[in-house]
Formats: sequence, structure tokens, C-alpha cells
Amino acid sequence: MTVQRRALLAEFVGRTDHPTVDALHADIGRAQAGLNRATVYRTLETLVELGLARRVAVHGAACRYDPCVERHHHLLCERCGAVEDVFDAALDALRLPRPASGFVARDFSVLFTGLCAGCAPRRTKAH
Amino acid sequence: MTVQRRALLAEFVGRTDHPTVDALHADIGRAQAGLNRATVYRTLETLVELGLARRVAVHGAACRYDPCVERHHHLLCERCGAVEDVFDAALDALRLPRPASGFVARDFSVLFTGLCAGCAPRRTKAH
DNA sequence: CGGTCAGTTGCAAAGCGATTGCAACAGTTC
DNA sequence: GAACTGTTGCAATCGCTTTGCAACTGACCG
Repeated sequence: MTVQRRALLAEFVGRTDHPTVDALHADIGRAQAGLNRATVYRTLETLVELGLARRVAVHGAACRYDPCVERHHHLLCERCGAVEDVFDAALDALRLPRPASGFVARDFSVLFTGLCAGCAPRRTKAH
Repeated sequence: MTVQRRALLAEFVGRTDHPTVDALHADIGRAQAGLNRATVYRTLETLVELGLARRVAVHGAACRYDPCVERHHHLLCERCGAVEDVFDAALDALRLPRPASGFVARDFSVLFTGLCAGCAPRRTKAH
């Protein structure tokens, strides 16, 4: 446990905006200048291996990290790339399919795509 | 419509294994030697824009393309990275959530993670 | 059938996110 | 306080993807 890791954890834990490595690196920079980007990568990867974080892969954009490891789902804004969490018991109750192919599913996650509040066209103002 | 695009379509349409650009490039190479990788990228991107294909982003691996644009879901093998399709009316019936954040969902897709038939441990043979 | 034009291809270079090797360094243990 | 183990910073590198540009091809028209 080093000062760098402490700074990263302090910044990372509790965030719900699924920051990218770059975003984290920039935000930590204010408190802990000089922290290397590679260190952010390595530390986050360590967290994922320990089961303390998850990766959220989004094509065409930098990979995002999520400090919440409980089952939940995501909303992806098609326009700005923002990622929000969804907690929904009905979704969690989905049964794992038993396809004929023999695939054994262990977990699942639902990805909703659409527009976030900031990007959705307002009713009173045409987009 | 060029010979390159014809070759790519002939190879791509009907495939259910969600090939990567590299796989497509290699497979087309047999029939249409000399087709450039950049052309494969550009043509697939055109197909996606036209709504004739979809991207399946998988972290840590090359991006895959799916010629099926109907609503369906995916099984991702954690071990070999293979992607299978899942068609399931129960899954399709999921309602789009209306989160307090104001996010407007338009579509969704369920990603199951687990082990494919080839990677799952056999009952008679310890892995 | 030949000319014109828009759009596509091939090539190479560059962009970008992510990873890695290695030496310097910090935290922990004794 | 010395030794050891693991982490950091840096720079180089890797792999996937994109892009600029000149050459080319297919479609269209007369």
C-alpha cells in the first residue's frame, strides 16, 4: 500500500461515473502530482484481479473502470459515451440460458443504449 | 460495389462466429488475395453505418463484427474469447427501465459470460 | 465503345490505448 | 538500520485501428 495506491483508491472508490484511466489520472494528478499513467493501469488491473473493480469495455473509447462489483447493469449514452449504473431486481432475476451449443453461462450483464439526460433532446427545445 | 466488397460480403454474411477483422481478412485472402486490411476495416464500418452489421466490443481483444442486426444477445467465453448468439424471447421481452437520472434507453443487449463447450471442463476429464 | 467522375483501394505512416522491461525507489520485516 | 519484496516512473514498444494520398475501378453517359 503506497501513497500512489492510496491516492488512486481515494479517488476511485465511490465514483459512479465509471472513469477512464485518463480521467482518473487527470483527477488524481491534482492531489498526487507526478503519478504515472502506467501505474494507474497496473493498479486498476490489480484491483480487477482482486475482484475489487470491474472493467466496462466500450468500443471506440478508452476502457472504463467501475468500483462497484455487485451485479448491476449499465446505461451507455450513444452520444457522449457516459456510463450509468442500473440496479434492478427484475433484471437480476434473469435466468441463465442453457443453449444447445453447450455454453455454460456464469454471469451476465445488461447493456442499455440510448441517450443520457444531458444528451436527450429536450421537449421544449428541438435538438 | 467492387470485387473487394463482394468478396467481403460473401465471406461475412451468414457467419455466426462474429469474426474479427483479422479473421475476415485471413479468410478472404484465400479467395481474393491482396485485399488490404484497411479496406476490411473501412467496408465493415460502412456496413455498420448502413445498419447492416453490428460491432461487438470485447475488451482486451480485437473488435468483432456481427452480420446479424436483429435483437439478440451474446455469450462470451471468458477463456477463448469466442462469441455465440442467443435468441430468446424472454430476454427480448425485458422492459426498458426509466431511471431517475433521465436516461432514455432505446435498445439493449444481454451479455452472458462463461465458458463455451470447448473450454468448459468435461465431466469425465478433469481440466 | 470510350470518356468522365465519384467513390474505393492499397500502401504506408501515424494515432491511440494499453503493456512491458528495467532501474530507482518505498514500504515492510527482522 | 539493513535487507528484501514489491511498486513506481520512464521510455520504448505492441497491437488494433484510422487516415492521407495517389492510383485505380466501377458505374454512368453520350
